[in-house]
Amino acid sequence: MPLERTLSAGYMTNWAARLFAVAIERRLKARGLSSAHLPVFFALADGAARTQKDLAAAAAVEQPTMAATLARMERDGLIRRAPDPADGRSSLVSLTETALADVDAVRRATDEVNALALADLAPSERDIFLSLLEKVVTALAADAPEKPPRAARRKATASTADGSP
Amino acid sequence: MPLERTLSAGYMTNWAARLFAVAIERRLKARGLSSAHLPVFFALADGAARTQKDLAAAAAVEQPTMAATLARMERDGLIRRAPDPADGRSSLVSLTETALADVDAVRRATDEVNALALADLAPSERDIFLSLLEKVVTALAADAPEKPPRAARRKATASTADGSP
DNA sequence: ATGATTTACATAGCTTACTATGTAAATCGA
DNA sequence: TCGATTTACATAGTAAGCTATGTAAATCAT
Repeated sequence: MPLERTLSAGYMTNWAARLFAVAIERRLKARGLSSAHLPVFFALADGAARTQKDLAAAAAVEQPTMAATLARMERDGLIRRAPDPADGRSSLVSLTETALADVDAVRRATDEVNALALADLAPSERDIFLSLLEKVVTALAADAPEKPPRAARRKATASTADGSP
Repeated sequence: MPLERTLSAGYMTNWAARLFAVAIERRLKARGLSSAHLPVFFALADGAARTQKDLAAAAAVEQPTMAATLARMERDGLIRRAPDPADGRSSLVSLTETALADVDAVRRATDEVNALALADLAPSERDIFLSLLEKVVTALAADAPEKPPRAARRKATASTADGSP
């Protein structure tokens, strides 16, 4: 059925990623958990408290994406935030008792889905698959544009407004 | 920096898929095109007219996902719909002249991103990567639950309403 | 020490994806 | 042939991702 598309790494990777997400969610939905929660769970599974920036880096998502994920997890009673004594701009995020009680189930679900996905690969192929994926991620990440520090907005003074003559 | 996560096929696949999408969009944004348009472009590149159901199958997305993609593409002047003479429920979707003029650029962008992503793989590894991805997709697709035909809603008759005693 | 810059997070707006369900046309079965 | 079912699409609602940008705290440079 699928013909030419199986020749495109991008198409196949996107397809596989969506199937992974559906498979995970099918197993975790009853607990109110979802695929975007996984990196947060793993980063905080030992009871640690981390900043949003830290969690975004651990999940390799942008900051507003992690902000939205944490907002939903807080709404659903999975995380709590405490003020960061070292930095007034940050909070320290940790899992609630409820969420900590689900950590084992989360790990079982991810192990199960990963095993299922790789079931038709020989053991040596599984390592190869992961190492090729890592090379692909590295190459694509290098393609992303630099993110220079944002220009500071200077005190609005008509004569110095950026771009004005 | 990333350590344990590189051991999860699901995590790495999701990460790679997001990087693929960003890379494609960086190259096509100026033309008002995006990654979800690609399967539609390729399916209709020869001027063919196809139904929404056909396109959803070609893209391996659910019907409402394709409906939304086509709605945006129609809004942006990329596709047009004509009534299907053979079936009053369907339309036949085809690319506009504008979109047809972009087909070559779309193919160049996808080729470029795929080549970039696989640049650090040996030629033989590229084939292996695609074949492993195909096995993963097949295994995960087999995990998905059956989609039985939807129950017909019978004429509401109090005594026969589903679940009523 | 203070003004400028950078950083951490919040918010707005959009796309892509999913599930669930409504509606009308087509098809099936008795 | 006609009622029931199935199919094709539409719509509603939500999640998860992105970019762009606002704001306040922290830091830097003079």
